[in-house]
Amino acid sequence: MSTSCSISEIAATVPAKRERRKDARPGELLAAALELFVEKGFAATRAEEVAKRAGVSKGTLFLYFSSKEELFKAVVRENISGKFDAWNAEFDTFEGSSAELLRYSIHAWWERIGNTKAAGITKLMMSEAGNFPELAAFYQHEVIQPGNDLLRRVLQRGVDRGEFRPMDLQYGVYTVLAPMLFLATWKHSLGLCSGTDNIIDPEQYIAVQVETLLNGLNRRADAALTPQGLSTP
Amino acid sequence: MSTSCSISEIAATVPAKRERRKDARPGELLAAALELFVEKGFAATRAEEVAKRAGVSKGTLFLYFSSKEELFKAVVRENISGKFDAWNAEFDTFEGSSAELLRYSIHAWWERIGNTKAAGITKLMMSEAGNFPELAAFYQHEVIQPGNDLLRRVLQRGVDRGEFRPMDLQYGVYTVLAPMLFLATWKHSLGLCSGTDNIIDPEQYIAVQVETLLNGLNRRADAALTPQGLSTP
Amino acid sequence: MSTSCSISEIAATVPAKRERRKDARPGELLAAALELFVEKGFAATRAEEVAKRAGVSKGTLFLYFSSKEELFKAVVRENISGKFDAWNAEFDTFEGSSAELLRYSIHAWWERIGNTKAAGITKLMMSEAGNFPELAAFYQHEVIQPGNDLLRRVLQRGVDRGEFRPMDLQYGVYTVLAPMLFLATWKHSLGLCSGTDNIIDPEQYIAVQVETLLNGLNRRADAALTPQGLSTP
Amino acid sequence: MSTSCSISEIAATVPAKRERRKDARPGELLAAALELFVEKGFAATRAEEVAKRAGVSKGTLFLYFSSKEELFKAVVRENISGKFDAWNAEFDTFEGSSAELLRYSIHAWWERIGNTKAAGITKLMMSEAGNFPELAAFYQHEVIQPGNDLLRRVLQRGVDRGEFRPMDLQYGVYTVLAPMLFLATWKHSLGLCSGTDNIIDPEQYIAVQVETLLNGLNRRADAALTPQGLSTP
DNA sequence: CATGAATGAGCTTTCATTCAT
DNA sequence: GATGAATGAAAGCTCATTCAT
Repeated sequence: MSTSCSISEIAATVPAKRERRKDARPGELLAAALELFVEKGFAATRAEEVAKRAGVSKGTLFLYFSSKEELFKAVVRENISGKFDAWNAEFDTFEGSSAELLRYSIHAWWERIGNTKAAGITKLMMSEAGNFPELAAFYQHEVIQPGNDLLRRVLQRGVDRGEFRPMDLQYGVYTVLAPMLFLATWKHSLGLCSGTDNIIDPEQYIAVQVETLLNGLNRRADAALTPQGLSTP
Repeated sequence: MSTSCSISEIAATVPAKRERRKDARPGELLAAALELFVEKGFAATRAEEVAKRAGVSKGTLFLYFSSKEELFKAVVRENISGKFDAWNAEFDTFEGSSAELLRYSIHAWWERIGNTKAAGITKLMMSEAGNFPELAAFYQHEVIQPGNDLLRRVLQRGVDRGEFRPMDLQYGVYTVLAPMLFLATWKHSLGLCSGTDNIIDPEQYIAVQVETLLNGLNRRADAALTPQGLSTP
Repeated sequence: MSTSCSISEIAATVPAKRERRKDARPGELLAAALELFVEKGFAATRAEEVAKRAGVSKGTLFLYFSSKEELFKAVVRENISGKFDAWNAEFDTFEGSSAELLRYSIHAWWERIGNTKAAGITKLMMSEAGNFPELAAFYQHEVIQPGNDLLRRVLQRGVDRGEFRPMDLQYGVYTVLAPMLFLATWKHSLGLCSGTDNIIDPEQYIAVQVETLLNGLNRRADAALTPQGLSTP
Repeated sequence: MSTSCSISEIAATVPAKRERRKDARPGELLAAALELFVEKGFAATRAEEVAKRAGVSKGTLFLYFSSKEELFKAVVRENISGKFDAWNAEFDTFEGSSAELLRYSIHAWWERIGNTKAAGITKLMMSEAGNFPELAAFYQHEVIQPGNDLLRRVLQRGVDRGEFRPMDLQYGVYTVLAPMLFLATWKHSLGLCSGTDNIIDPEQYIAVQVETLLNGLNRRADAALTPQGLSTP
């Protein structure tokens, strides 16, 4: 950019402070809301505090989000459901083995969700779903279902290609989900109160779970992981 | 009892109505409180509703429990911490192999906690610990710590007897805990919203986890379950 | 009493414990109530605590006094209004000078009321009269008015006998009352919070006030105490 | 102001309605609170009623004062403790005799406190100090102590200048305080219930007390007012 | 657009009084 | 008579949401 730009040029190029902030508002609010929802839960988070942390007034929050529930939904969309499209695309173009795909999927979850504040949303939904049915339905529809479907497709791919043994897919999904969601939940709750000596190392924890999982899913494993739900007749 | 009991016998046996209710009150209140805490969480449970469900008035609740927090603590003692003594005793007199002891412990947890409303308490603490520090400290002290200690002793027993491989005990404890707590959490939260076709069968789920676990813990397993934290140097 | 009294004699003479206690009940309750009313005020005194301090149950209190207000009235009658008859009698038979009568009256008040817990009732009425109109009316009728009348008669006697100068009697009454009631009030309120070095010595305080008063009332005093209200026309 | 003021002038002069109310709120609330505290006492005054009398809702009150106790403290600061600075300044620059200073002090108290609603605060503290220890401590620190100190300095000035006889200062302070506080207390309590014929005229009452006091304090008085505490050895 | 003053339903806890035993 | 379990109105305080400015 030339050094001799006129005032009007500046005005055109660098948006006026107010305008720039205006565009940034929703993002700042979403970031503040994510933090606070994760810290305190949905019910215990006060709208005013979200606003304050985003550097705006209480009224402004309701200018962008018509209610606390809508704010929460926006947080979920921004941080979780928005990512499913990319994941689906990655799945469609993935070229390695299904075991690699599963490993990749889990690590992607960890990096993009589990290891970020977004994991707190999962914990939060687990605890408050009961009190906010509309939120629960929304989450079920926007997150649980797509996540389920994605994992299903991963497993189905393995089965179709003869890499995984035939299985009850739903059971398989939960078997993958369980250790991940436990990790996300624990990290954001009682894990915080535990002593310093008994801290989970998530990377190792995940590594173990993945290998155990694959050991159970792989076609020829004399696997320990063989309940009726997963085994072939 | 003989069919020819005199009136005085009846009087002795069937307590006056008021008397009977008085004795039953705390139990009725604890039962109602357990249900509601599990359904709605601590903060969202209203004292008045607990009272109503127990069939008494608001004031009566505070006759027996000096505050909502004390009520909650009583619920925890009644349903969880009260059971550790029995478990410790069972542990001390258990005569089978350590694998059997672990299996037994986990199934006992499932039957006495995991498969009852008490499991909801675990979920609840996971979500609300942050907002009620005193409750969190209480739970840590009354439940987490004793549970940890008990599991540690089980694992230590196996290691001492040469049945389990040497391991980082704390990591081992979490490895046992994870699938159980996930189960308890899921059942009482998003599990409720899931469709009817993708229901977890807890018995099978547990069976799988236990065997996987033992596979990982056993001395000679070429175990998949071998992170640094658990392996021998 | 003879040492060989039969059991039935005992029963007749020494009332059975239950019966004796029954007769003593109201007195024990009144004593407990006086203490607590003085300590905490009327509104802040809980019926249950009165009962407990009297060693009976809450229900029993309401057996003897139909409400907290009635209890309070009984306390007032027992400790204050009940004494006016004796005072009136003493006044009627008093043979000394009117100055001596006034001195005697004030010291009698101090010994029988001011220096006892009953003084707390005065303080209490000063504070809570506004909130309990019925109590205020009762107190006005049972205590203020008779006290006023009594003092009036004392002053009138002095005037009639030419010992005191002619005066506005009502103003004279207040002039006598003021330092006494201040003392009673202070002792039971902020006097309690003051440091140890600035304690009022009631005897001295009273002595000063009485002499000042008489100085002002006496016929020939070139008294400082000469407002219009008290002076002769 | 000219009669031809433009619209913008009006806008500048008459603040927006909302704005004006906002600035006025604390004052309106303090005024309403003072009235009600004086009428009913601290405990019996309901926050909602204060709000209603100030023309706002319950919530608004707590927007300005974080609790009922803080509201009360603010009332005390506004109406009493806030005046000590001015009094101390007046004392420092006073040029007349100490007798005049004392007269002036007492009349100033009467005009600025005793004859206003603020006098009710004194009565209120006398009655409720025991039930609200934190308030009592606050009042002791913010009012009693400074008041004591101020009076002490007045008396000390008289003694130092040889105008007053040597005396026990603390006793002297109480001797000045007593009739004033009685007046304040009586006016706001039983004085309200008394018949119309026996009303105290405060001005006269004060005049008498002041002269009696000076009579007792003055160096050469053959004073009636001579207890040990006040007399010279 | 942005603000923040205002609202009022809602929640925990207290306590005088009743009444079945 | 005596008991104490039960009641329920009332009071302090919070917070999502609105709306005048």
